[in-house]
Amino acid sequence: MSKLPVAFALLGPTASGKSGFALALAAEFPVEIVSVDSAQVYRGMDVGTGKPSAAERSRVPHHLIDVAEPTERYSAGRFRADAIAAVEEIVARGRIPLLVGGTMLYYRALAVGLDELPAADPAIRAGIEAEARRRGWPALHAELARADPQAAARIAPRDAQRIQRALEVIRATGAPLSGLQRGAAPRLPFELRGFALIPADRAELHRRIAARFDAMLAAGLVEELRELRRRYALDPSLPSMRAVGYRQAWRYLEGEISAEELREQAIAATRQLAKRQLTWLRAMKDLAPADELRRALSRA
RNA sequence: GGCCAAGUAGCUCAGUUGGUAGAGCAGAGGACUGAAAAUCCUUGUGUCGGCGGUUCGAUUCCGUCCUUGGCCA
Repeated sequence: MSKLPVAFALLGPTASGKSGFALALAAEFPVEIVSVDSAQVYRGMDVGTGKPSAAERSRVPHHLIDVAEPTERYSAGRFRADAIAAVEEIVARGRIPLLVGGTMLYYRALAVGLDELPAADPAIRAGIEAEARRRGWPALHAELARADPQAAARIAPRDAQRIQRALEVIRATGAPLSGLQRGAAPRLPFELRGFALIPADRAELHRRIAARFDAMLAAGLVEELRELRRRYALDPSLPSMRAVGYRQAWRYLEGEISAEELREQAIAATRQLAKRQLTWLRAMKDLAPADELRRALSRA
């Protein structure tokens, strides 16, 4: 049995300083970065997603940034395939892959794998959406309980997104979702070692989040969105436009909220995002502390 | 200086015909299989501005003081 190449991953909540840390590591080790970020994949969304600068990207190769149009719907499935391809390319070049990001579902999709399920189907989703508007999500949840009691038991009656997905899978395949979810086996062509960057002080993280969003506003977040809306046929239900900051800036441009509300709501949404990311991190037991990453790289 | 209004949870406010109070937001914890920066679940004790009075009992009624707005001087 031959020894597999190793890919490292640095995971942390937003504004925790993981990008800076990764860049510092890239100055010491022959590393290429693979972004694990569901918002940085979209082209043109630069200011609000905290993408590395052009200078940083020319200094250290970054992958899976700017790989989709903001009108597209990127997905965990696409990420898994793209990330495996990126890691293999980096390894083939004789360099070390370092995955960096905070989209924990993407990391999980890579580390644990995804079961064989159909991709999203816009037509089916639209149909379910229309039904939900007429009958309400609890009614669709009840329908799901008849078709797939196991899935329904795990999904809350108001969890629109998961009810929709479960019904979508049933309509697309004729089989219940719970039967298709078998807990996926990874079989990655490399070994994945994850490290978690967990801020010691929540209040300090909150301060950094606020300061960072103010910097984004000063850097022209609102203007960036205005320009994106001019160039693309965007609508607020798109995943790209649901991203923190853009969602609130959209409402501001629509005149629904004030500039001050935009700032407050975006900062609060970022804090909530960071909290959810920390919940993932605490639940993922096989991650090592981030301060061990440098030593691990030096032995790689 | 006079008159009026308001002072209740971190914020915005509701309420108690007198028996020590509750919503939204924020915060906290959790879930998470192709939208995940998404979606959802759980979670509300705070000198009810201070001091006095009436009362068995005051956040609620009365007096007074303080603070903040507004109007009048």
